[in-house]
Amino acid sequence: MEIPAKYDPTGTEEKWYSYWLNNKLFHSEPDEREPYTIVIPPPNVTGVLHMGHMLNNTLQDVLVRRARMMGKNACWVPGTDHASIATEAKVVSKLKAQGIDKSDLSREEFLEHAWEWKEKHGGIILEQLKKLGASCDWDRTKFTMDPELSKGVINTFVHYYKKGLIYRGVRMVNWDPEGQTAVSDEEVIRKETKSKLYHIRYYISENGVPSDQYIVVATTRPETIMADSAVCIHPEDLRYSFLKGKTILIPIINKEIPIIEDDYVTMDFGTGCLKVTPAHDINDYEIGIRHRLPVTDIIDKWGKLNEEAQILVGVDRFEARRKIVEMLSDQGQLERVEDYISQVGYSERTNAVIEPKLSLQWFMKMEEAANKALKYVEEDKIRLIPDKFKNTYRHWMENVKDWCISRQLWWGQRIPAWYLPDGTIIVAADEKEALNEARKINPNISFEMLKQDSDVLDTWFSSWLWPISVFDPNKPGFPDKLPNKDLAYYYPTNDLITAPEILFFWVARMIMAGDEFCGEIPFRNVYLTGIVRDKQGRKMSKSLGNSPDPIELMKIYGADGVRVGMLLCSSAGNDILFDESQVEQGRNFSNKIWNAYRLVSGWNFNQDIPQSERSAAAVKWFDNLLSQSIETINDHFTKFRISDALMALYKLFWDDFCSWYLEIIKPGRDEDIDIKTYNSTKKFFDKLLRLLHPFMPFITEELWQNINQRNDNQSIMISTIPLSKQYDQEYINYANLCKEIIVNIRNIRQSRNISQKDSLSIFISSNTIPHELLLFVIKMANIDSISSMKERDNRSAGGSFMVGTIEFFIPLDTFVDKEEEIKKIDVELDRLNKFLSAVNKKLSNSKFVESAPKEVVEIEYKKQQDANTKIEKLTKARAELLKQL
RNA sequence: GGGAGCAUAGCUCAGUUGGUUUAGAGCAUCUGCCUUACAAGCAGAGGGUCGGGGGUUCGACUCCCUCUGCUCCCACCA
Repeated sequence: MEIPAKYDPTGTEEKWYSYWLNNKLFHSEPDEREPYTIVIPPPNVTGVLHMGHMLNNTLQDVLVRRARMMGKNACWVPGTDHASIATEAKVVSKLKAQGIDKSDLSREEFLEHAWEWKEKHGGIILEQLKKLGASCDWDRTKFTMDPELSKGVINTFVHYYKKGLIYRGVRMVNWDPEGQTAVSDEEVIRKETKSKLYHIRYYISENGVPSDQYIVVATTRPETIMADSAVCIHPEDLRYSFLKGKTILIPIINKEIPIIEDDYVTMDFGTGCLKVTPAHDINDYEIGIRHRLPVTDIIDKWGKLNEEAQILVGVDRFEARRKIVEMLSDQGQLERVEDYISQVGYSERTNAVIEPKLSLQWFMKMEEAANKALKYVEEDKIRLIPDKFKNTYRHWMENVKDWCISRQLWWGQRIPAWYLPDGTIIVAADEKEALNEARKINPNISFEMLKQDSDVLDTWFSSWLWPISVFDPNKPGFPDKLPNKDLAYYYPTNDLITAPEILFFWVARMIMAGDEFCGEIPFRNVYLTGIVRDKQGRKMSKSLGNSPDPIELMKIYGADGVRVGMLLCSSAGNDILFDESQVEQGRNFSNKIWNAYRLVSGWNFNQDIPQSERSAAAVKWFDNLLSQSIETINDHFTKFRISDALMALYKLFWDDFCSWYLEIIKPGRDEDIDIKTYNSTKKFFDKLLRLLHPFMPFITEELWQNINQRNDNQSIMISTIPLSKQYDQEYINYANLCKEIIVNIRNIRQSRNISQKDSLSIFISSNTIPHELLLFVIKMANIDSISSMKERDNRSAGGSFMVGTIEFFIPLDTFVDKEEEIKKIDVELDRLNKFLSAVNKKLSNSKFVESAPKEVVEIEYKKQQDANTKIEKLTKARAELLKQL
């Protein structure tokens, strides 16, 4: 049957993926083998696959598939994250589009919509991962809001609360008026934003009435002046010493506030007078505490001014800013306005400008946990790859702040705290237990009197349990409880593949939770991938529209092609500049493999043909080379140099196997191949496919199934990865030498326009090269005879070259331009002489000879000797050419 | 403002405790080929004062200092 000349992944990928699924080849159960475990960084449940996921999950799949083929019990646990704020925002806007406002719904009604949305969109990204070939154990798919996982989150909260590490307090938080929730520091993105610095006159008060004296205060937020509690000057600022002890009036509302002194103020910034607004600025809040200032909160949770503001009540903060500026200007109290660039915080999820806001939140003390989590990394119990991230990690862990874990949302695990009518807080795993606890205080408490906290927990408060809870959701919260069978077997996991952005959000906190509940690290290696950028180095984003759709790419280039394309340009920790031509390269590689198969599968073997000496040598050479390459590849893997491992394989297959080995053993047209070479070749092909399988699962399965008749239930993915044997380095070196000879001859052919079809003869100055390897030269360079240099007629014209110190000569009577030849030799001689004199200089330096290691000096002597030999030979050749002129 | 990192071929990157004849690879480029597996291919070639300067050393892409140019992280001078 005719095999098409181009590999077409359509159909193939679908076929083998369902074959693997049907045979349950991704599924893992604890057994006596060594486990190899990866838990997926759970993508947002409502997310769609982007290029970052592609890279990340391809890497995981390579590692898992390889581990599986190395005989380990490999388990890759997939799942999704409920992503509270992102998902809630999506649901809210979807409802809005339907004309439903979130505030019109009860909590229960809203959650119903949210779950409905989750059921509809939740599986998309996991289905997309299947297209990529991800060998996840889908039977173990988890969701961070699965009932039993949520239970674990609640138990964790109760555990830390009882330990005294979780508390409730009023703090300045980052308020997202759009998302209507507090967000953590890590979820705030600071961006340089053009704003204005308004210089405003504050009149000094004389018994509550403005005097004619004023000072100027600079602010970017004039709309907050009504919340001012003081104006602050530096204690040593002589310009303002006359103000000490006086009071001053807030413009427009004429509220009297004190002048205070604090060295927080920078004298040479702005005017040196700072308005202090404790409710709306974190620094001002701290100054407020130091000076016991009253707190006036004038902005509500919608970002609008409230009654406290006295004026512009109900107006949005930005609108209010414009209006206040107008009013100040009308009253002549606006001195001037400067353009100013400041760092403004935006919500990562909703992109709304973050409002610093005082509110009652739940916090977790982090210091002790951070110290422990730092130690694991410092002591290399957990390896970060690349290890430059250790510094960043340390810096963060040493400066950790308490974690604000409450969110004013509905989508998520509701905080298990109940309030009694008198305000007493009861924290318990569920309502029933809370009631029991409450009745210990007051036996008359009824269900109706308990009011549960309305907030939910930060998403990371559930995902930090992920490596534990996917196996044993009942474990979090109970350090002393014995792990279940799965957890005992799979935990700690081996490798975590994730993005550096969430090193602190997620990785560090998983280490903390792992330590707390399992007394152990959650993973041994953390491989941090780079950010996928476009050709111009811009981060890929939906809004820029510069991110290709991975599914479309896979349709065009095949999943294997896309995988290879991504991996080839991704060294750990470096950003990858994505370019479709890389994927094209991956596709071309698939095609190369396909065609190699086409060639080999078309051969007819013949039992009666003996194996030629040349083919035997080729088999011996490639067998050795294969072992050497496997060793190299293994080494790359231990160092997580995945792209290097792939490149080594790419070259082994394309260059060594296809361009050299197959060409050397290839039978002539209409000729059969001997059975020995045929079988060895199939064995090599088989091994190469197995080595390639973790990178290119689909095409390798397709070909592997065909290269030998396979039984049902067999699959390359559960075959074993080829191992390296002892190999003969010298033999490989001699083969390389022969390749060089061939390249030189081809070069001579090309530069002189000699067709490959015209055979040539060659003279060699050495007989050290194994005879059977020279047979490669005969075939690949179309040589009809090889003779010793001694037999050469010195008057004959031709081309000469050197490989190492061995001299070669090809008689070419008519074609040679002798002057050109002499010129070439002169160039080479010049280079050699310069080189030699550098070596000589080194060797005549007694300090070098004395202090350098013996081997290094010996190398220099060898260089000297070789250079001398070459110069001698070239000089001789030059003289002969001259004679012939 | 603090911290970390990077700078090697046109592009993306290797270069492992300083020494291996001329600093490597892939892609791209150029030249010649429809050679009966593959033009998504074959064969060959060119291309780098290792960002600038200084220092340590017998010897520096590699270690130190400095300058320049980028990147990232942390930090709310109103």
